[in-house]
Amino acid sequence: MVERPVTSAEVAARAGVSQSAVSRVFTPGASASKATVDKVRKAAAELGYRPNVLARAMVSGKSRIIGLVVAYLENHFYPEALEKLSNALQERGYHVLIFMAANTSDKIDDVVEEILDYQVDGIIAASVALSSQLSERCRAAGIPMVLFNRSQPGTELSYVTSNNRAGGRKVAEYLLACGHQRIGHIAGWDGASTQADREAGFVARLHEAGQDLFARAGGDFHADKAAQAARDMFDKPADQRPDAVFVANDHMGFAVMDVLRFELGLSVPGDVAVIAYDDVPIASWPAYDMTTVRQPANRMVAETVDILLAEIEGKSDGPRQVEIDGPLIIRGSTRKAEGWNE
Amino acid sequence: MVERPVTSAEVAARAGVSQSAVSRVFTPGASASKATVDKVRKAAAELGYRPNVLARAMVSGKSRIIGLVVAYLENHFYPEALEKLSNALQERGYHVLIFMAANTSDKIDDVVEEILDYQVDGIIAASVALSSQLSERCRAAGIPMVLFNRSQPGTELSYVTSNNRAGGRKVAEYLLACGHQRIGHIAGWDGASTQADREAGFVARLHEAGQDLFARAGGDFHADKAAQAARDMFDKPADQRPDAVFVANDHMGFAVMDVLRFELGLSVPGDVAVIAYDDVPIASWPAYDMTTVRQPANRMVAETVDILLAEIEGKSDGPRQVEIDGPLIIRGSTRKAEGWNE
DNA sequence: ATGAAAGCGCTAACAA
DNA sequence: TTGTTAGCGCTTTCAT
Repeated sequence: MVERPVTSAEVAARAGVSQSAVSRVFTPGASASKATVDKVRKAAAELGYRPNVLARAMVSGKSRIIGLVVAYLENHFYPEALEKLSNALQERGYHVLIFMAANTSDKIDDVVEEILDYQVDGIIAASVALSSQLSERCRAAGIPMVLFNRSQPGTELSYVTSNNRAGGRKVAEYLLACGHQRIGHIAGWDGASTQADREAGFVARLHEAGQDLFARAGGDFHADKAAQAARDMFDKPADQRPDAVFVANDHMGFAVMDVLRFELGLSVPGDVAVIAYDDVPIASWPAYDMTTVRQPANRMVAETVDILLAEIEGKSDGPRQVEIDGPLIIRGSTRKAEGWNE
Repeated sequence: MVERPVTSAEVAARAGVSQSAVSRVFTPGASASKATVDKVRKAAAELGYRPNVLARAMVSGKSRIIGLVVAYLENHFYPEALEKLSNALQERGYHVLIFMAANTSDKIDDVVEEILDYQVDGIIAASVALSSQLSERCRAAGIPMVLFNRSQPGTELSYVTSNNRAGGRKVAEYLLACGHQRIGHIAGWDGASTQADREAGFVARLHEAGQDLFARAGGDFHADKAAQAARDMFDKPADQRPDAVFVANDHMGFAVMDVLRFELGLSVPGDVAVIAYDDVPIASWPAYDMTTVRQPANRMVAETVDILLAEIEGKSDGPRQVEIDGPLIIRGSTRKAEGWNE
């Protein structure tokens, strides 16, 4: 036997009050006498009544649903972020409707249209690029949006990232302090702001020291492509390959270390030092023990949620763009730098 | 300037038809003349109209939202499954509303109540245990539910798992074929059906060979606890520790291998062979190269979605319980078995 | 503080 | 095939 959900009208009948009284009892800001509250709560409990979120959303215009766009979960930074985001939003009475989207602009646009169909209260776009029409459409629709782990130059969008430029600088700083002379870079996807910023900071610092990139290859943020890039860059005589490499994220970094050690038989950090970016949990596992720049996921998530909910609740005074500094975590995949102190 | 969403009434006015005509044009099964369809589509396109999913859900009773309960994403099997589930559902016009829930029965119950508030069309519960009241409540509410990667003995719930008992047997079979004499087990969470089944199959096969577990410790499916279990089990003279260990999942398996190799200085598989369960991508990385039983995520996801949507669309004839066989993937963390052929 | 009444945007009978 | 009508379950004026 399948039973219909209990409605507020049924609760009202049993409690001997009007249906609007029931609504008030279940609406945080509303006023009702203690007597009414008691009667209604009792009747509701007896009947197992729970307000229908969708009906509430229809009339109030607030669905308490946040649309989350995410490209892929293979890079372990994202599951971690997703878990934290979801928990943080849950604590504040929201829930996450997930949309997987290949990171191509037309796909993303389609997906955001779909999100809008659900009357979400806000959107978090994790590591995807949006067309300017799209962000305009969301703005016009009055749906707040925050970019997570991507900035969008030249727009008024709110975003939260780590300070990727500073992070890139730290990497260069450390490799220089270690005395490296032939420094390579395995890049992520060139369309990503994170890539551009990390590399810009990295190269700028090298230039300040009178060095230039010794080698560069693209890994597209994919492990397989990064592995191939590592083969191309390192399957050479010692003096023709880098003695240190900055890989644009940990996910690629692991693949690169695997190629260096297990395919090419190179020693890390003996023959080549490796630094990556993110500090996902695996980076600290002894099998990799990889030096990396930490992206402070907890703080990034907290900021993202704060900004989004402030905008949703009308407590915001315009877009906020936050870049959070993360430390360089020095581990065994790099040599010790003389006199280095952090 | 924030503009209100376009309604079907506005489209109707512009197209010179009734509001229900607009509705019909956007409702797959409904009938409308070509002329009407054209007029409506044109007007809709000009206005940028898109149906309000929530309003549709209210009256039709179908939200096209699937509630997904998941305990944690740290074990890389889950992000992978989540990504595939979400993609598969998206392709069929559904979306996933995510609920993180600590795997304690009261937490889960609360969370499922919340899910019900959203009038979801169905629920997928990944690796969590449900109270029988709860599953009864969902059944009574007419909300189909499928358990993913957990079975629930003694209930009528649909579920999809790998064949964990057979998997456990395969592990024992292989370790016996390798000639191991002191076989240990690092278990997951004893409340999990997967744990119980894997261990049952494993131990049964050992018994058939006249062996018993040489050692057993609990890791609770957590990496840290598994690492501690490994220390307790292996920090001993050679003849007092296992020469092979079956770890209940990959996530713990990596931690165990790290302890064995990097803390205790043991050789894998020289001193001790390691087999785990899941075959997440990392298991094939050369830094671990871990023998493991594959859980066929693609097929598990496909089955889960098929079962759930069949129940939602009323094409189901009762609960279905599917256990999918997965192969033992032999890698370098175990010795070669004499004359073994798969 | 409370009830009556008016919708939110849509689908699904029901007539025509 | 089409328009008219009646809600889905709720929040929110507006009176009282």
